[in-house]
Order: sequence, then structure tokens, then C-alpha cells
Amino acid sequence: MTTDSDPHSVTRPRSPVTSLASPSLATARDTVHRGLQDGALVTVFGRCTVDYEGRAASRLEAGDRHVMLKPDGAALVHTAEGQQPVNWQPPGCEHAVQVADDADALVLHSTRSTPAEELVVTVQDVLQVSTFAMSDPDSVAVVGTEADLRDRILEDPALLEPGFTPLATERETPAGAVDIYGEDDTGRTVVVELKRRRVGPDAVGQLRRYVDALSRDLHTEAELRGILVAPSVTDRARRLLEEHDLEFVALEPTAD
Amino acid sequence: MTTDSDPHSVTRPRSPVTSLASPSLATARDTVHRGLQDGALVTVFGRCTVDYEGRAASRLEAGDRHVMLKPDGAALVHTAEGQQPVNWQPPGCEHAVQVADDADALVLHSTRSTPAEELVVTVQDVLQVSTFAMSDPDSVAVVGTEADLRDRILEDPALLEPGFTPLATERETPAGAVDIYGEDDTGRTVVVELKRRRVGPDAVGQLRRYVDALSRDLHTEAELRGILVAPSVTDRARRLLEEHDLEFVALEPTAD
DNA sequence: CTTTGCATCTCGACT
DNA sequence: AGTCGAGGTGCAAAG
Repeated sequence: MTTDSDPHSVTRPRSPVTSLASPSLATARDTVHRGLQDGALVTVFGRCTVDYEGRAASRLEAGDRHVMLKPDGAALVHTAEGQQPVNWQPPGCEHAVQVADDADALVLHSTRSTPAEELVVTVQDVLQVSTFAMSDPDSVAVVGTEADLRDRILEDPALLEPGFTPLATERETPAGAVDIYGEDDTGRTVVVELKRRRVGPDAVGQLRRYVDALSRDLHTEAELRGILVAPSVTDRARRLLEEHDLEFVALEPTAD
Repeated sequence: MTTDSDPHSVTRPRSPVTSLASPSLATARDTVHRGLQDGALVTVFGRCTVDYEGRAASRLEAGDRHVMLKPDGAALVHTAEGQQPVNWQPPGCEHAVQVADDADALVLHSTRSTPAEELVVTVQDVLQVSTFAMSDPDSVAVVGTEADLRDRILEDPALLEPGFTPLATERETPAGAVDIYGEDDTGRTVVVELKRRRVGPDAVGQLRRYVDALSRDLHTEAELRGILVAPSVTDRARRLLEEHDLEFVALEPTAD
């Protein structure tokens, strides 16, 4: 079977990477199976058809694609174009690999329940199989988020308007949590809705629901101000704001 | 350089796939460069740091990742976990590859303008470089979409309610296009908003804007009905519907 | 488990 | 290029 004296070398390659060009179907199956067993990230490249059935259903006719099976159960099928995979399966799926009954293709199954979903990739020509043993539990730190915008206002409330006093964040209302809840310099209650980028009519509707819900809750009449904070606003949204007596303050999520 | 008699073999491999394990930095750079030039999909696997700056900004410390550069300009950086890439760049970017000035890393750049964005992957240990010449302009056909739900109702309007008559789809209003516009059996105008899956309060707001806009447009008073059609509805959305005298009809996008 | 709202959302269609 | 709405959205946090 092997000339290597260490039996573990059969199932555990020394290198974190194994790669085979145009392997036989049986070898491809064994390599993929071993990679999945070892918790490696597995890629298969070749001419294949893709069938999906679950929340929706789709079929992709034969073509060259790059298939990635992740150790957390995610599956991704990529073509040469687009940022998004053409087919996929979310994390938590069970991956399986076999040679087709008529021994003319490598079949990759990825299934889950709740909801029941199945992805089947049938690879007629296996051009490459690779397995990657990964060691990477790092995380990204993104800046410029809605939380950054909130913190900016909390640190310097005058950015919203002179005399503004924040009283609470994520204050609950029957319509959901308000981003910032506070008072203006005349003591009127202010509801602030934050958006990290240019806003459309949906954000106005959201702010409107908060203001309505809170004004019912507090039994106040026309004392409540609603302010939308975002870098900019579309024309339609600006008209909606005026219609409903809501205000807009232009502010970027970061000071730059 | 090569023992092959055909000079083209230097730049154009016979196989659609080339793959190198732990290549030198110069070889890695040349292989990636050639792949990008040839319109191939290029993957690089190894220990790397990732820096992104553009709409937001992020930094990823050293770890094992799988990098994919697509011929349409998209870039994807995947870790062992998650369906989504940990960093990426949309299609339309310019890819570039070089060896770092201090010759200890392979550097992949992916940049675009409008908005200005840059992704830099610095690979300290290149464990694999592959290039894939792909030939796949196929497309998927998904079923169970909002269009299916619309067609279902147009084919059998009684699914909405007995006596309903569709008059138009995508009818324009100042608040946007209404999915289905029609009349009930008493001649009252009906505005139908379709959602292919369970709906929340946002859909109610959308329907409400359509009804408001259309009632202003038509100068009618209280004759206009708004119906939300979806497989199901959240509690909060149902309460909102009642508050605003809107209706709900449960219907799946496909008959199954 | 479900629900809620953000996202460097992506993507397509339309203006 | 900007705007708008759909998505097998994905995703994390909260109930």
C-alpha cells in the first residue's frame, strides 16, 4: 500500500496541504473523505452539475466550478464570475462523498434539516482535489459601523444639536429598540435613529414607528421629536421625513 | 528553462489546472501573474495577514486562509468557518501581485475606485498556488420566488379571495411600484404586496406607503384595500396590520 | 429554538 | 451613476 514505515502517514499527511491533479474517482473520494474526517477545508475543481433543493430549488448544468467544503459544514460552489457563490449550503451541514453508482462521477452531498435542504454536486471530470488543514481562530475588527456612529454622538452630543442630552441607548418600545433616546435643550423627548450610510424610505418608516409607539407609551401629545442621523438621505426619504414632521442630521460614522 | 519543444507551454499549460505546493515567492508571483493574465481563477493558500480599507476598514492578523482571485475582478478570503468570506472585494477590481520589498512575503492587491477600496493580502507562507482556466457561462433557474407567487395569483385570482380581479402588476405610485393592483367583487380598489416568505413589520410599512400614496393619487376616500400576501406573518406585523386596517392572506409561492 | 435588524450586504432592474 | 427592492440573503444578539 505504502512504502512509508509510519502507518499514520497514510491517513495524516505531514504537510497541512494535500493536492491531487486529475485523480481517479476512488482516490478523489478517499482524499475528500479523509480531509472531511480530519477537519480540513476541502476543495474540488472540475466539470460538474449542481442540484439544490430546500428553501428554493435549482439546477446548474455541466460546467467548470470550484467547490469548497468547510469543516464547519458550509459548502460553496463558485464559477469564474461574481462575488457570491452560485450555489451554497450554510454552516452546520453534513458533508458526504461517494463515487456514483455507474462509477462515472464523484458525488458530493451536503445536507441539513430545519429547514431540510440538500446540495448535490456531481463532478464528471475531477481536475483537482485539495485538502487544507487550517489553524485560524482570528477575528476581524471592522470600523465605521452603526455602533461607531452611536459612540460618536454619545461622546459629543452637540454633533446632533447643541443642548442635546442622551438618556438611553437601545431603549425598548412596542415597535422595537430606539438607537438613542434623549432630550433637547427645551426638555422635549428626542428619538434618534442611526444609519451608517445613505438612507431610503425604509429608515423613515422605522423612525416613524418608534416615534408613534413611544408617543402612545408616554401619553404625550406632539412633544416628541424624531431625528434620523445618517451620512445622507435620498430625495424620496427626505420628502417622507417632511410629511411626517421628522428631522434629519447629516453625520458620518467616523470623524476621519 | 524547459525541456518542452513548444515555447507556448511556458506560459500556457496544457491542463486547465496548474498547482504548486510551497513554491518560492518568485515562482508564486509568476504563477499568479500568469493566471490573472490568462483570465484564470487563481487560488492562494497560506499563512497571511489581511488589510482592508474602503467603505469600512479592518485588519486580520496572521492565520491560515484560502484566497480566491476571480477573472472578473472579485476577491474572496475564506477561513475554515462561515459561509461568508472574512474579507472580500466585489467584481470589477484590479488584481496585482508582487513579492514584498523585504522579499519575505507574497503580496496580493485588489483595488477599485467609486468607492475607493483596497484589499491587501500579505502571505508569509505560501503553501499552495493554483490556477484554473474555467469555461462556464451557465445560469441557475430558481423556483419559489416572489415572481412565482405573483404568477400563482394571476393564474387563479380566487387564491387571494373569491371575485378578485387583477388589473395590473408593478403599477407605479409615488411610493414605488405595487406588486398587484386590482379590484374586489364590489369594485373596490385592492393593493396587493407579495412576500415569498414570512414577513415582519417592514412589509406592513411598505404596503401602508403604497396604500397611502395611491389613495392620494386616486383622490379616493376609504375605498382602498391593502392586502399583504405571504406564507406567514410575525405577531408584531399582524398587530401593525390591524392598526392600519390592512389585511393578510396566507399563501405559499409554490403549490408544492 | 425563533425573532430582529445590520451588512464593506450582493445583485439585478430601472431611471 | 444613483435608486430601489429582493434574497435559498448571512450574521449576531436577544428573547
